[in-house]
Amino acid sequence: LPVTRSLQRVIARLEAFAPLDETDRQAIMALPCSVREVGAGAYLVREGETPPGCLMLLEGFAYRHKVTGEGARQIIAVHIPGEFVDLQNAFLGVADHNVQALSRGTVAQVPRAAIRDLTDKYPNVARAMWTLTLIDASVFREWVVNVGRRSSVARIAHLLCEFATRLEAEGLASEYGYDLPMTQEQIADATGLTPVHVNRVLKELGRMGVIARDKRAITISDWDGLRDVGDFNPRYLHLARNRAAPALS
Amino acid sequence: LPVTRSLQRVIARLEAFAPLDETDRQAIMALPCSVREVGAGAYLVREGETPPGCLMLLEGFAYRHKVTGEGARQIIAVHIPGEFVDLQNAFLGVADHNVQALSRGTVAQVPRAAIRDLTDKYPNVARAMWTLTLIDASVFREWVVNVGRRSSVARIAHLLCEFATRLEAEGLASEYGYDLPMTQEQIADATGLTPVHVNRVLKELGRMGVIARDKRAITISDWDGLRDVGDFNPRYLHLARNRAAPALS
DNA sequence: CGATCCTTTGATATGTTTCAAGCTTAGTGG
DNA sequence: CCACTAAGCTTGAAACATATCAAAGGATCG
Repeated sequence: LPVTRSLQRVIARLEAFAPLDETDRQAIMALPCSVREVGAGAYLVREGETPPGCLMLLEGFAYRHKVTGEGARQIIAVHIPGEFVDLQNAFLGVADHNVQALSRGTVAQVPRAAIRDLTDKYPNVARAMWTLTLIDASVFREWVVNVGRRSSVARIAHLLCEFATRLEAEGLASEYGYDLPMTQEQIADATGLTPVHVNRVLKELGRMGVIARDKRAITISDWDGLRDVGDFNPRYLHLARNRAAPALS
Repeated sequence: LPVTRSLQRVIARLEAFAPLDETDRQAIMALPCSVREVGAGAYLVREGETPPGCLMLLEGFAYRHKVTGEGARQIIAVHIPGEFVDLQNAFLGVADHNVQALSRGTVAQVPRAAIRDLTDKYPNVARAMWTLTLIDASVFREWVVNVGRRSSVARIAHLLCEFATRLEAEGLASEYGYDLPMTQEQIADATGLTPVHVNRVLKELGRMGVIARDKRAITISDWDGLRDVGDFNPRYLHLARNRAAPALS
């Protein structure tokens, strides 16, 4: 079953941050979860609602966003397969932002109570999951900096570096290139820019020779260059040491 | 001892999110911590270093920030007395951002190992602390939106609303007004603007009649107006229900 | 194979920054 | 308590990065 394989990826990710023993692992595998397919653009969580549980993203991409009173959208995070998208829903009540599928995919929903029981009984698991949420928070902090203090070119370069590094760490990107599952409008909403300007910046990055594009596929032609342009330092991702380090950098 | 009183404030904050029993409370009170005074501007944590423990802010204000390669500073969060400033240091290694005292104050440092032991043995405490870090993350998300998608006037109004609400919830602000412990340059770094523009926006907010200023003291003359200008909805603060609700809104 | 969504391009508008200088406040030592 | 100094605040004028508006050209998917 693909669910089991995906769960193992989730467990591997957890183990990277806190040692788990066999009972911990079995408890996670025994987690009740309802799996479902979602189409591109499907809402997984809506701001203001109280979600029934936490979501694990098994296949496909998802993003979190908020909409201002003026109707402007800001994307806050993009999630890749194997990540918990909404662990906070086990402990916070009303959702403070939306989660939407970026592409077609598969998600597993775990009831709130199951997560609470698990983390009450298995401190190692609690610690690992807590650490995951702390890393999420670290990424949010970097995004505040990116959107608040970097030029448009740096912002987009930084975003591309982050994806490359995270995808590579999960073995989801072939060397130095990947298929970016976002439209230019979504890149704009993630960087606090307009779609038109994103288009010009992507062209500019091409002209600079640090990336090459073919439709949605991005090839990083000069990693060091892109990293410098984007002022990218992977420290904030807190990549675990006991996993294969990304070949990048 | 003022430390005991401050610790009780911290415990009260924790209890708002997960029920604690007497043994939980005693375990927290028994936490080994070294208290020290800090002057305005003192570094509490430096990016790149591995802090020896977690910090509780007993008195005074503190802020987290990062500096880009270009030398621009972005403030990511401001902390008020009674808050844990760096719970993440118990589980993450190298600090990914700086923490600096905003004003003169007092901090208590708890060794990493003590926090780990505490949370391993007392699941209620772990859940409460975890929840606190999830709320921190929610605030970061709102800051991404604020800096990414709101006009300069709205950004600053939003910041002022957030402080008013948080200070009021902790009983630290007199009705509708407070002493903002930030310079205009720091407000600029928190909102992704320049100090010059912050000055103009503050004047504009005064002209609009939503705030009045006397040196650093801010009086909110029209809460509903400021809230509307700042597109402020306190949901993201996840204020606990079992505490005195803020009189605001 | 049509319809819709996405990308690209150009011209113009604007919010915010930059630079520069004078002014006020708060803190410090004589 | 005053004088001095540094830090922070205020103001104006000019520059610039990014937004807005508009329209044409591609890609993708049922």
